[in-house]
Amino acid sequence: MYINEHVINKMQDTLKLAGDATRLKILFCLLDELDTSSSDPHHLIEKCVNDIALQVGCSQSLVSHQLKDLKDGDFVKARKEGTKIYYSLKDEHVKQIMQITYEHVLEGEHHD
Amino acid sequence: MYINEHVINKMQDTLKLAGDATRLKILFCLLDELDTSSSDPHHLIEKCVNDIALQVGCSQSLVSHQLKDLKDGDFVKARKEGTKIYYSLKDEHVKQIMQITYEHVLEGEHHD
DNA sequence: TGCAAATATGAATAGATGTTCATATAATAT
DNA sequence: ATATTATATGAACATCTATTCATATTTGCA
Repeated sequence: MYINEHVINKMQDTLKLAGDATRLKILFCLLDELDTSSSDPHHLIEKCVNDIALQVGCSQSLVSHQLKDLKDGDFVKARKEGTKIYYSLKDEHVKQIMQITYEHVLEGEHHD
Repeated sequence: MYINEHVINKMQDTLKLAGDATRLKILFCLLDELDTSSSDPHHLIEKCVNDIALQVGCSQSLVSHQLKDLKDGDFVKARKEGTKIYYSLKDEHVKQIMQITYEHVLEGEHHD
């Protein structure tokens, strides 16, 4: 790892992006963890804005705002189809960050 | 991963904690990456508050504040010795989160 | 006891961030 | 064209957060 100010700032942006409950819910909503219909570990879950809003339980506007940020931060990608826009997780890094953070949180629970 | 509101909030706290430039600098400062004196991959780097403040380039007060948060979030641990208090990274999760975030940032650079 | 060194703490503040609301844009169908 | 559906956007606001400053606490030592 070669660390300079620029890299630090980018890492700050990335982690700050992940560090929000609403955005985490959106990301989990796009995670394929619970999808048993496919045995492909890289199976892609795509959901449109309204469906995400419904599942996450917050307004369309908020989800749209957050998806924009998540897209700018390379956490999700978008695919347009008619009037709908389908979002999905962009790469494995996102899943890995969620996974490790989850483990860290679980471990913390044991010592409370 | 079993996700509920409580876990989401804990993950938010954890990632928010990591998502700050000053705290990242402190964590990198405690990372043993550059230490070639030991071949043990789990070699522990310990530094006291003042040394961290000097290396990171910010005030003692700020570093102390941030170290408290990092300690509460299980990112670092502390060991008292005389008047000094030596801090070090707490576990592998922290390093992993930093590593993956770093990779994510690097990958993003390629597409700019 | 008094002094110095190291660290912690609390209050204050400027700036960042999440959310809402109203509205705009884009695509489709009638 | 008009209406409808889906999504995006900008402004406004309340809340949160990082940092600074001044001060307190703790430990070791003369």
